[in-house]
Amino acid sequence: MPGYWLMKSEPDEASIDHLSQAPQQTLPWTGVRNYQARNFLRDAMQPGDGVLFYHSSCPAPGIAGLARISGPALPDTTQFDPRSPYFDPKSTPDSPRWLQRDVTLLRKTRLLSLAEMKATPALAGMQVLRRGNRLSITPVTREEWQAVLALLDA
DNA sequence: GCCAACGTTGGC
DNA sequence: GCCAACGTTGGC
Repeated sequence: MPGYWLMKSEPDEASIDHLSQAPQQTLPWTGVRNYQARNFLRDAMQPGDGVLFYHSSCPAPGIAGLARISGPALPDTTQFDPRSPYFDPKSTPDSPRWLQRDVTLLRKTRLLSLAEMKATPALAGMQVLRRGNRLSITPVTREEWQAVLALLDA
């Protein structure tokens, strides 16, 4: 895989089970409304990149599964929908401000809890764990990806 | 370009 | 519900 990412989702909105039950086990990753995360979606991701699917803002935060990026960067459809909480009146179809990408399940895993991530030396440097991090999409190194796999398969 | 006010994130 | 931390907004 060319690159690796950790992507946060609130399970009430889009959980690993939603992904598992979606057609082709694929969902469009919509609702990113932060420019740095948008730039990752637009410029840095490539189809085939690995994704750590992370449940956030929930009773048991942590990595809940593995996925992959499975499509190109496209305009986020929710920005044009006035009924969507992600509606952005300042965005126009001519110059869409926000992007989405398809994400496809690789496999559901046991929950690798935030506490366990913090307690694992090999993961201590993960960007998502840095104090004050608020990005919903963060890059993951190959070493971190492999350390996560090792923990999940242990 | 500065920066105060405000809004959001997200763990606890 | 609390609150630290950070992003965004908008007046100047």
